[in-house]
Amino acid sequence: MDNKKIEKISKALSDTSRIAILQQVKKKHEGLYCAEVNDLLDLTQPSVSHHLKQLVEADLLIPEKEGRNLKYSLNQKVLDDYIACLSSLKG
Amino acid sequence: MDNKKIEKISKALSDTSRIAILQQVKKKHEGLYCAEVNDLLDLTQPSVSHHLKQLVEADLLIPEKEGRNLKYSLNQKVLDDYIACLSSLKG
DNA sequence: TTCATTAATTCAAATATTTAAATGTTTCTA
DNA sequence: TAGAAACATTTAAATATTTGAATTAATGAA
Repeated sequence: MDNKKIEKISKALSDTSRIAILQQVKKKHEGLYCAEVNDLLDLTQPSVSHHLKQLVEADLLIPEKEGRNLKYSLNQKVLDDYIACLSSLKG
Repeated sequence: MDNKKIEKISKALSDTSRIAILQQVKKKHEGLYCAEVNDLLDLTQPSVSHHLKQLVEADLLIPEKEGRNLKYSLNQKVLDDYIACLSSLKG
């Protein structure tokens, strides 16, 4: 994982709304729907869409189409890789 | 560690210059001086100062005065706490 | 096919970040 | 004390991000 990628993931994580989204994704480990984020957090629909996009583009969330719904789940591997990079910063 | 703190640390990590600074800090585990950052990375002095400030304000770096120099070292505990928070996002 | 639902996109406004040039502060040394 | 060195701060310009309103696109159901 290069520095550009670390930057991208960090940027995706640098917003309390997106952190909250990830926490909700954890709770519902079958996968979280876009509309659920809308209900659970106090955000408008376009704003939710924008945040989800950032998380997907950072590869932290995996989108999956289910009819007209979209189910998001955590990309554990990418999170693990990111954590490994941060760990390697330690002495 | 609350979401605001996670946001702050993530933001500090969301810049390739700052990631590079942390990587240099790791290499020189006795502590890195401001002027060294200036030499190692292609940044102007005020820019280095700005980036270091962000890292210090996120508690990732610990500044230590040494005469007219400033020595920076990694705050391992904060990095560990941050990593623990990210790990807890996993199922 | 038509309507309703889900979610993405576009646009604009407000805000935040990055960067360098100029300047200021602190501390060491002669 | 005067000058130099190391670093911080201020300011301004360019750029990026966040957010919501309005709109569009895609899918499912009647």
